[in-house]
Amino acid sequence: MLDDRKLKILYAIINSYILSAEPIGSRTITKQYNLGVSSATIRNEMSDLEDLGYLNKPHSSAGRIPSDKAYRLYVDELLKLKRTEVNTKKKEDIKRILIKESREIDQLLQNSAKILSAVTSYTALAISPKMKSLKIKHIQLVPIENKQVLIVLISDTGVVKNTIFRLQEDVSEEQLNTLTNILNDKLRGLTMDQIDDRLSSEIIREIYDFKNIIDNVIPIINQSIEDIYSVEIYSDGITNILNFPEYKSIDKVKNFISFVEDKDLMVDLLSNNSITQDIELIIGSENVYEPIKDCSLITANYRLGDKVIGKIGIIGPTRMDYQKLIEDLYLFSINISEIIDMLIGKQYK
Amino acid sequence: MLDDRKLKILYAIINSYILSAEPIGSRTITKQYNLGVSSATIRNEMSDLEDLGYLNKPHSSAGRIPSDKAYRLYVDELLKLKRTEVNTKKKEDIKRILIKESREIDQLLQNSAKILSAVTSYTALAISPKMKSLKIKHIQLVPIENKQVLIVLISDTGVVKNTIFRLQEDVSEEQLNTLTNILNDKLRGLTMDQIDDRLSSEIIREIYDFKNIIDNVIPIINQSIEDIYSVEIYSDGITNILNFPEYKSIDKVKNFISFVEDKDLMVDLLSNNSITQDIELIIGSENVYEPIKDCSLITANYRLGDKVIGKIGIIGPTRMDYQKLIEDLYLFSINISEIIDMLIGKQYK
DNA sequence: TGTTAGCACTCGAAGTTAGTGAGTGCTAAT
DNA sequence: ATTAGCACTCACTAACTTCGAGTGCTAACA
Repeated sequence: MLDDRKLKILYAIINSYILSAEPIGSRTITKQYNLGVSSATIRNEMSDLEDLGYLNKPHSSAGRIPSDKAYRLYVDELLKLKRTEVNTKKKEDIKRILIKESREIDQLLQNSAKILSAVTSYTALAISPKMKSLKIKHIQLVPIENKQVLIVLISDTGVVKNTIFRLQEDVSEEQLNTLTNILNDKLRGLTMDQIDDRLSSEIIREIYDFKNIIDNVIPIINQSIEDIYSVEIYSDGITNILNFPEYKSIDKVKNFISFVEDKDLMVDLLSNNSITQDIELIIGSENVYEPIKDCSLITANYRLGDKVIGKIGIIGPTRMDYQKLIEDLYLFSINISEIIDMLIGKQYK
Repeated sequence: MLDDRKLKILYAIINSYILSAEPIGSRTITKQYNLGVSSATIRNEMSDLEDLGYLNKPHSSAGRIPSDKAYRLYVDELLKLKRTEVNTKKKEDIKRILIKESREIDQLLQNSAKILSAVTSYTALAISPKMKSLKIKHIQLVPIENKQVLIVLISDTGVVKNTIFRLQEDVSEEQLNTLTNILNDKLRGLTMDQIDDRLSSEIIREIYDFKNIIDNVIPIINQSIEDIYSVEIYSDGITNILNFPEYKSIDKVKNFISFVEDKDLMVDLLSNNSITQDIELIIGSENVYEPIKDCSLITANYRLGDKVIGKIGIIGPTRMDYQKLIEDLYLFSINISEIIDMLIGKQYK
């Protein structure tokens, strides 16, 4: 373990480097932090910290920069602190802005990414909620004029999807009702996942009577479920990356932006839900993906009720103000959860 | 007017510059194009072309580059040619890819931007269709379980919007039907635009009987209409800009990306519908917006039936292969129109 | 009169060199 | 164990040089 002085020096270097983006020399530390020892001593300690893997030198006559291991140490310490006091005013301020133009969940997330990137000056990410573990409470087929039929999928959290389609032939309202009942018998209480399996086999066998319309309904339900599966990625503030001195080479910029614009990668990045922790950090080389091995990713879960259904996050050079950013992200995640609750509650519950 | 030789030289310079991105010297022209005159003559002609405003010199001892005026001349000539033969195979190839994952119009446009940017290596843009000039054929209120009501707005092109909301109190199906009739009486045949006005005044006065639910319904309809108004911008291939030698300075990149990511600006850029022409070009300094005064924008309209409802486009440095790009864009616009017709036809008509 | 060869001149790009200064690491003294 | 002192390192910058593609002018030519 690191002794107290080494830790103080390491933290001093981290803090200075976060601000300046320049390698930190021993004299800088002695001048800015009153540690009561000379620069020569600091130099010795820094040399030790380098041997231990907490510091790196860009070249032999430069100052030191913190390694990913150093950030990890620093951040783990931060995460141990309980987030007891939330800055209520700031939280409510953000909430007010978020609510303003968010009538639907996708708007909310788009909006959140926008505000989050503005607040943090980092690139912000969000992933749309995963609804597929929701249980179906009710399926309803509703006739509309002229052979058009509406299918509504309702879960205990409210309406999750409605689609309108057109039948080939006329069907009586009575027939639709019977079909509605059959579908509900078979599917109620199942998750979207399970419905997917069930639809193709069991049901079709049992309702030959409705063959003429079931051929239409099944694909539509399938399609609706597919839409529920489908995830959306919202990002904002990509240009923020260009303000960091780390990104002055076009090649790095290209790699970064290409990466963030790749939906599949983003989905993967924001999907591995460890539900145990609400804030997660991946620091530099801990990243699986090459293009962001010198970036850190901070993510926070948002919830529907007590169920984690999605994530928001920010990404940027490892040299970041973890303390402030973790707090910001925490505020956003709480706000998003609360607003989702409100939106679904207001409209459907 | 330019005589034939000047024109040939100018086109030669444009073509060479489009390929090389380097200022073109007189010797390059004599070597690559067999014009039957020496480089000295070319030099004299180039000097004239410069005086006429068709060529620029980056500095006194460099070759020439085409001015925006030159591109305008070149492009206007291109646009005069009729697009008689469309490359049918290419069109169908693209169509097949576009259809594949486009079950809804927004997916189609997102997809189009993606493929368009891949095909052209430029940044591709698309704007969602403007539906607000559509006429309402029918409004329907449908009761769903548990105080929830569905509102469907149907135009002659099909369903344009459906929303589910929840009432404070129980309302009988009969009441809903009556209300449906009243709403249809008042609103049928109006455009979305007009409905917006009508809703707030006339209607409310006439249906005091339904005060308890009308207070809910009006805002929902308003909201639905607002959603129909709301435009979406789809962009893809932003990183393509980084491959152009014109964009090797981070500042330029930042300006460009910030510009393209600004939704309001993009809406403005893609909104001024001149319905007379299907392909439009804005070249370099013709652009109103500072950040893209050295870019060209090519846009093409897409239609629903014979009505122009939106645009797709590409944007990049003025030095572009206008001929190929105009053709590509034209193919896409035709395909998009056809697929929209199919989508709306299949699902609703 | 239009075209061309010849040549001096221009100017950015790329390469070279020298100087600067922040920073390290070692040694010897405290 | 700490520190002052000092030689050494090395990226960065600025000034200078070289190089070459390209122009524009002049004078000769068809």
